[in-house]
Amino acid sequence: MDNLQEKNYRKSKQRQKILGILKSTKSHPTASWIYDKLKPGFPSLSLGNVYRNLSILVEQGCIQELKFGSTFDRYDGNVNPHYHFICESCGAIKDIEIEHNDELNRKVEAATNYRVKNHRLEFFGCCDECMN
Amino acid sequence: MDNLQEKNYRKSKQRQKILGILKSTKSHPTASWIYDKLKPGFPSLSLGNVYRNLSILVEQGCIQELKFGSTFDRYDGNVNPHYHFICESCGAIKDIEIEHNDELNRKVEAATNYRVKNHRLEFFGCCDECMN
DNA sequence: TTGAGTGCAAACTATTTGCAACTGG
DNA sequence: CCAGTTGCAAATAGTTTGCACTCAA
Repeated sequence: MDNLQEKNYRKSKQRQKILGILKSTKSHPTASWIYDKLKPGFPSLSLGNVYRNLSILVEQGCIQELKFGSTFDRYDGNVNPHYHFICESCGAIKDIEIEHNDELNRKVEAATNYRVKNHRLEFFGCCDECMN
Repeated sequence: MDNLQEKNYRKSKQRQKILGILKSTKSHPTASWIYDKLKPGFPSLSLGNVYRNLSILVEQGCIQELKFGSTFDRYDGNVNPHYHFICESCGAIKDIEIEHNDELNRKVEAATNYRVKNHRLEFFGCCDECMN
């Protein structure tokens, strides 16, 4: 997961602009939204490079990626609300046996003016089989 | 999001097998894992059809899809742990201002034998702008 | 000078779709 | 019969990568 040798990053206009736009918005943009925003003032910018820089920024800990643990969609035969644990080492997804807390939805409704229908809670870490 | 006219679903061997395998496993399979499992005993099966049936099963409420709200990866300039709300109507992702509860990680560790490093909590519903 | 960064296009991965044939009710 | 379902292959969508050129330190 971690690289052994540190990368010696430089400063690039592209990466700085991408970071800038991410730090200045409270939206949670996609790569191509960022590309579309920057392209007019930076016509040589390429989408592939936006992706490249986003992953460097994630690696540097400057930004966060909001994706599910796996690149594949996963399906669950259990339709009861329940929580999941995702092992960052082997990728396994396991059900978690703690009670589903519906009050959380009300709590968020109280803190916002959104209508909250449900929630999803995922834990990340290392499963028993990968531990050592 | 919802179709106006109900679909009149039939019973198909393919769909029943897919549902059967999902109900019988506690893993959280991908489409192609299901395909690989069924293919030997069902050589005419096609991957595209597995996808088709999975989405029908989700529509029928028989199974659950474990994907992030959007098909795009999203990036967040805020690296502090915080929770998100996803509007199912317009797709907006908003930060939620309730305190991050680190105790949850301990709670899950107590209930399992996994090492829990962090968690992600997402709420789904309808945002103020889409409400009416 | 040199290795990190870039644009471009091609490659790749996961998923969806058009179509003609098939099938269950 | 007829609409739902199928396999197949082609199309799509998002992301990654190889390459030769460029630029920052």
